[in-house]
Amino acid sequence: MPDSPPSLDSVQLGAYFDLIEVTSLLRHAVEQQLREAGDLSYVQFQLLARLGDSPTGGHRMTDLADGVVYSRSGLTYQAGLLEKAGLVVRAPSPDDERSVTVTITDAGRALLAQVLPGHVEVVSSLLFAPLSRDDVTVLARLLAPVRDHMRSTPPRSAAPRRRSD
Amino acid sequence: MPDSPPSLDSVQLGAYFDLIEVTSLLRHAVEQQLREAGDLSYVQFQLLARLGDSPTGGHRMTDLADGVVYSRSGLTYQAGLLEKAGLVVRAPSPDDERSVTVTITDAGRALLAQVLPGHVEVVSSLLFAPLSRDDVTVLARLLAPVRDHMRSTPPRSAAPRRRSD
DNA sequence: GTTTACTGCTTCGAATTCAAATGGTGCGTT
DNA sequence: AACGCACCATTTGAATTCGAAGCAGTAAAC
Repeated sequence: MPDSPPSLDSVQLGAYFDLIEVTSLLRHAVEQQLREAGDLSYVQFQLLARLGDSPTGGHRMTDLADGVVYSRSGLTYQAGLLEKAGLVVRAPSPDDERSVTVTITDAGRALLAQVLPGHVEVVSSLLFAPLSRDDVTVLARLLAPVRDHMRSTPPRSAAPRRRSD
Repeated sequence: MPDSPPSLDSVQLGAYFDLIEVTSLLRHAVEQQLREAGDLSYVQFQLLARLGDSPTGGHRMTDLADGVVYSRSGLTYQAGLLEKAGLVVRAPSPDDERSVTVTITDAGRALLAQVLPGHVEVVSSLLFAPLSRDDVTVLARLLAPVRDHMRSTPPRSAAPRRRSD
């Protein structure tokens, strides 16, 4: 017989559905704000934010793509747009000739600073408004192990297919 | 002075980022499983699941779109695909001539039953594996008020634009 | 040192998404 | 009853997305 019929109890099911719905709604709201405030898509904002966080202001393409959970070809496309807009610069990496290092420009930092307050405002008022300070702490403690677990779980396709394929 | 400079403390920021990352990773994994198990996109699965839950097996287009947080035109497209695949049927609503009622077919229910176990398996092993039973209960209790708050918060565009526009 | 396998990025084509514009239908007002 | 306004769904066109294929550069094996 197959390994224990997988099932989710009603609490799990509700948590799962709510998780999906909450992030969908949040993403829509944020997307709209970013479009209005700086003509940025959510992905573009994520990329700029990640670059802005980096001490050097730069990242390799692949690491950047992994960081925002995005396809490599998609990143190439977005990097092209951002570069055309003068928000980032692409240059061959010093140590490895294959890889490209993307670096945020001053204009990129400026735009980031321009849209950030509104972004924070949306997240605050939509996601954190109904939560107390303690609630947020608890939520963070719940999410961290899930994040680590997911990061360390190879995306199915990467799992070595032993036999029968 | 402007309303209190909005900002997120480090705990909030971490929770927000983890939330985005966790759902992105989860979505990718689920998407892949659904594609393999039944050649369904995530949206299509959500639509079928919602229809399958309905007592009548049917929903109006708009309600369906709102339920899965999706654009109306996008839903028209997906409903067309699902109908072509014989998984749903579209018919004019009995009471309101303008609206269309989408109803799941037996084939749709069958496919849903076919992909569901794998879907549950992915969600279980990826999202719930690192969480105890109590953790999930706490998570559910945190998400519910956020969900309700977001549902009752009109999507910016619907908010009446007072001045300066 | 050459061959072979692997990594990193880009290009290409197909599929999906959304916003804006279109065509009907219901509903309240005049 | 005709009008105006709001709502429902679809069509259309542009933009974005991904996977597969292609093109380097790098590392490993022999």
